[in-house]
Amino acid sequence: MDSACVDTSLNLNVVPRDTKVNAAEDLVQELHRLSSENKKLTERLTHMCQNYNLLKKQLSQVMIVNTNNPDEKDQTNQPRKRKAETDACIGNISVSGNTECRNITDEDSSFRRPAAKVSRVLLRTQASDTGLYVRDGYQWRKYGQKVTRDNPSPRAYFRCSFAPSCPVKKKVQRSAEDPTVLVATYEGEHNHGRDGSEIPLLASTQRESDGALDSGAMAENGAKSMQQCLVQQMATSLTRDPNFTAALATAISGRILNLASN
DNA sequence: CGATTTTGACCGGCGC
DNA sequence: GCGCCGGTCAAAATCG
Repeated sequence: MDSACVDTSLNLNVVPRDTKVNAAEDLVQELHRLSSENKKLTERLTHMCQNYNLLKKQLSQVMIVNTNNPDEKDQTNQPRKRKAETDACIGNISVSGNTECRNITDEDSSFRRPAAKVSRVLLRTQASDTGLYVRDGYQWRKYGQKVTRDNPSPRAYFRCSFAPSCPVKKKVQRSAEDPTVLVATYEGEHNHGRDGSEIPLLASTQRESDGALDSGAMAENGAKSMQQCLVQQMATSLTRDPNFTAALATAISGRILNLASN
């Protein structure tokens, strides 16, 4: 990340004390300048947040694909791989650089089934959570569960029950490598909207790892202002470099406080 | 009592 | 052709 693109120095000593006539005007100009820089910083933070989340998604995707890739497993224990499954893995790899890192399609493959959009979503859960339920805003009806060969945890099969004619199916299974990660595979596309009664996907379970706001973190930063705490957590989500994190948080929160006090 | 989940049986594709 | 295995069915159990 190029943190040097934005000047974070305050430079508040530009108002000459012996020219009171221009003092107010200069203060207004300075305020405008700070507002402009603050806006730039906000935009930059937003952009970096997007890039960070994108990279994180792609990394998770590659890890799961490697887990499922038969070539990287002990072939003596798993000599057979069904054709459709093998093709699916190849498909995943071929799109691992996709900017969305989901909506992995198999439309070009020669499956016996009609072409259907396939997407895979990873979901981190708490270690104590052993369920196979992913809240994604749709209503699902479970119609089967099976223990597969390559994974000790069972795979659950769901159909969309919100609309009777909806062809979408969902498979949910815990990752063999990391049981705290749920892998949800969606097949097909919904022909209706969400009912809106449930929390959007990943909203609750990924919050911790993303460094989003929570009451515990707020309490830990009791000596800081609300702005500092907010910015600190935003910066922490962008980089693991503590020096850059602290510098960025201090610079931005200082500007916010200056603007507020002016 | 209707909706949903559970779970064993069954089906069909695929590899040998 | 046979056996393995993932996906689906459907009856029983459970839930609200």
